[in-house]
Amino acid sequence: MRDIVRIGREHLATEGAAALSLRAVARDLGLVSSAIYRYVASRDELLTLLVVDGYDELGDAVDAALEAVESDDHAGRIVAIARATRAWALVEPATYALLFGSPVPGYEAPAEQTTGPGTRVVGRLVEVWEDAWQAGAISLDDAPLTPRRLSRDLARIRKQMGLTAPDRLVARGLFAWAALFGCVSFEVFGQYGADTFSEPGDLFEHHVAALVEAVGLA
Amino acid sequence: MRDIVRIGREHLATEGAAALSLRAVARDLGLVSSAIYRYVASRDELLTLLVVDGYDELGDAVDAALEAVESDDHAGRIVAIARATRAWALVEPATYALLFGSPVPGYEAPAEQTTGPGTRVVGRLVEVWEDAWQAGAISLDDAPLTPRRLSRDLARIRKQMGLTAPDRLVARGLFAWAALFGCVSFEVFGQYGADTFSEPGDLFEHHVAALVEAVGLA
DNA sequence: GCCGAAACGAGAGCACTGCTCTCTCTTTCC
DNA sequence: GGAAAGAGAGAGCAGTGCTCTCGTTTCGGC
Repeated sequence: MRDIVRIGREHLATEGAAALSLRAVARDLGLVSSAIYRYVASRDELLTLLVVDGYDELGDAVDAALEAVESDDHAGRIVAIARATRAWALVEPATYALLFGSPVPGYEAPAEQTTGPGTRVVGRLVEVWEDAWQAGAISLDDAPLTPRRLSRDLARIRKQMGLTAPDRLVARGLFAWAALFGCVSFEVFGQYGADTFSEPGDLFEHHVAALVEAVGLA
Repeated sequence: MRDIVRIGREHLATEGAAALSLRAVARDLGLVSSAIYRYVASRDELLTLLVVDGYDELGDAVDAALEAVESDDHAGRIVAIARATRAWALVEPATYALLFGSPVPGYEAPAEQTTGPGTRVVGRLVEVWEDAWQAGAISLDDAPLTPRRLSRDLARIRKQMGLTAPDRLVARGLFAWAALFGCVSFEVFGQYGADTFSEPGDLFEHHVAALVEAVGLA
């Protein structure tokens, strides 16, 4: 069972998500193709296992990185989250692509199993913003955003997560979240071009600074 | 030939990139599977055709949106580019995924055919920043960025594109570029969750404002 | 007008995929 | 000791990309 996930991850890394083949996994395990169905109901279920596994590994990486940062160093925590995300994505590009790239055709991740681990990173980010807001370290105003329906949606999020951060900070937080994964995706998916940067990490550091700025953390 | 691309795009939209099947395209054209190889050398070549087609369509959409904006309205031009990108991505999510999502396993887009159309959008963005810089509308300093190798890489980009914008603006421009596609990808790929926002466009408008801010356009 | 060449399409076939079914063998448990 | 459960094997179905050979149609030069 754990062997299946392990071999599955190897194949994911070498072949990619859409080319992940149950038969090949079975072969690597010394099994005939039908025997694999004793343990996993379908290819989609294996994908789900890999998705959950990936989210957990990323979550663990981020959590580990956060332990080295003082909890009142809000900017430092964001930097740590961003760096850990990027580092993990570069080590596991195929799993990253599975989680944050194009959806695999014909596969819909079952929400009940994936939303939990899937929200760990953004949860950590939200924690930082909330702490920073309550510590008075955020230079964003607390005026409600327009239109009203957006403000309502943000209020619902605030209630769900028990936040005191105002509309603008929640919106900027979501922006920073999306922007972070945009930066990582561009690098992992090679949008910058092959040899444009001798050390893409240099650019990423500057991008992280822009992220910190975007949420009003001077 | 153009029929193949047309049917291919339909299949792309309904099935997704990795599930794109030459046989199915041939069937829709009333051909047997082998006959399709008269016109297209392989599945990868069809993908390349679709990639170029997609880049061109996105580029056209962005260009069309820019025509309605005064050329000295720098923020307005960025907003127009961002909105046009998002709008096109929402109309053609499968093609968007092909261009900006996870790479299709086993397929490498041939640079000589795709880099040209693939850089149209970022090219437009760069134009705006350059114009804004030369007009003195950017509130970013012109100090070189650290480390020096990053500054060198940015200088090479500046030279290639004939820019006068300083390090920080080029870096921030690249950040805004990545962030824009991060925001669009999150929406198109459903990372925000299904029914979190009654009108995701509201949030996007706010994100665009953050983009404009990020490049120092007040 | 004829004839060769090129273009076009059909069909069979190979190796691969996900998945289902039945069959056999082994282990476990009572 | 015998029943039940677990595990794997093998055949088979429908689908895929792609290659090969074969027959037909169309078109240009003489």
